[in-house]
Amino acid sequence: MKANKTQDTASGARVAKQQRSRETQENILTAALAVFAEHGYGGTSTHMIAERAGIGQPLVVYHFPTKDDLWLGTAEWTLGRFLEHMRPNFEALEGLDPAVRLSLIFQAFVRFSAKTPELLSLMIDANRRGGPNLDKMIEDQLRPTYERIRELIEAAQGSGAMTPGDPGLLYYSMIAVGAMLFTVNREFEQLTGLDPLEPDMVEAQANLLVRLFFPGL
Amino acid sequence: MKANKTQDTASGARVAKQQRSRETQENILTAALAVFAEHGYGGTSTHMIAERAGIGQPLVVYHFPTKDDLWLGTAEWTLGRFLEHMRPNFEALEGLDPAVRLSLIFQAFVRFSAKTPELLSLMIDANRRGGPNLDKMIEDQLRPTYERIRELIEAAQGSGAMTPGDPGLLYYSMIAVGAMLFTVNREFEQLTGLDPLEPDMVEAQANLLVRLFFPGL
DNA sequence: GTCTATATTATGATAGAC
DNA sequence: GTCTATCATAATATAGAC
Repeated sequence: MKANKTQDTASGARVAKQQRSRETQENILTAALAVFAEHGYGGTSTHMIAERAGIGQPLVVYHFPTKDDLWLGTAEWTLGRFLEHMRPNFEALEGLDPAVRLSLIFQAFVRFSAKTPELLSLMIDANRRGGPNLDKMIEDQLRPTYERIRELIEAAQGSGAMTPGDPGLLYYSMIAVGAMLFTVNREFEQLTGLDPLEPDMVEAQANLLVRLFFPGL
Repeated sequence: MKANKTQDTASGARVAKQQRSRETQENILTAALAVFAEHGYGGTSTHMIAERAGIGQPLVVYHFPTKDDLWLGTAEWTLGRFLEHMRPNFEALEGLDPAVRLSLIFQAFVRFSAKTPELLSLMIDANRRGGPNLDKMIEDQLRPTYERIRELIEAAQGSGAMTPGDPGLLYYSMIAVGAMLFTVNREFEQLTGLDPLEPDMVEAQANLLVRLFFPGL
């Protein structure tokens, strides 16, 4: 019984510690996403992230041994949340008209990009530097989604609901229209006087994307 | 005469020095553009730029006293070359159909972006950090071009040659389609097996832009 | 205008107490 | 798992010779 109690306590403490660890990791990742997105990989220090997370810098290093681990962890975590957010739009409406499905998927993409412009910042950063991190993210996380969308694009082109041309170019053009506005939002706001993050503007951009790429709908 | 000769020599030496200085500055700016575009402001060191330019690091500081001066100098120099490159497309074809003029302007923009993807990298970098440098570039260099293109967009919308909607959103959507592909070119190449910088691909993207935004042409 | 040498600060990462 | 203290390195910028 005494042994049991000790075991329970030890076990409870372990669970509590693991719980706290998980929370700390999420704090770090949340802070890291903001700082990496604003300053890029090279312009970010583990000290900045620690300060933003409200912890000591060595604790960041404890959870992510190298800066590179931390960057990859942040990027994969963010990409994972993005794919999770998009999943319902893929699963629902199975068997429906490909152009309709695509338009719904990319409207959801516009809304996510307005809420989380940091994702595109990270991906652009990864593209500039290249290297194995980018390749890993592409193969593990991006490719499955890309292939499904490419099939939808080809189907939509087959029925005449989408302009002809290379599906890859169409895919990246939709990504560009759906997301870039929110990563150059300061420029847009200063030039036009409009805030691209306003809900009305986000919907206007989602609407524009649909009219550009699916004029028949 | 002796005085004259001395003056000539001194003057000649001064001119030669100024000439060399101008060349050195261009070397620095060329190197700085490549390094800033690859590593971002924070990830770039004056040492990297000096090494790439084949000179000592203090010489970089001599020509551009602070890193911030160097960044702004590089960005304004690059933007200037971009605007210079675009000018003929504005001046020619005056009085022609606005949709035709816009389509020619943005086809030229696609080609420039493929050749100089660093410009978008710098602008995205500036947008992430914000601050007075960005505002200065916008007011001094971007706004005149934006206002002229906005007028063309409104004219094209008036004649039904362009989809309705906010001209600012249309402008940035065209910028996005015209340029973003070349700043995520590694991702595109790994995912599709196609090189977006190939001349055929560049033309295909220019063609796609026209079909998306000017379906009537 | 360009160099060598260096001052000062900030960086990524480690050691060791609790 | 988290902290304090610290090391080794690399950063921006300056001083002074040529």
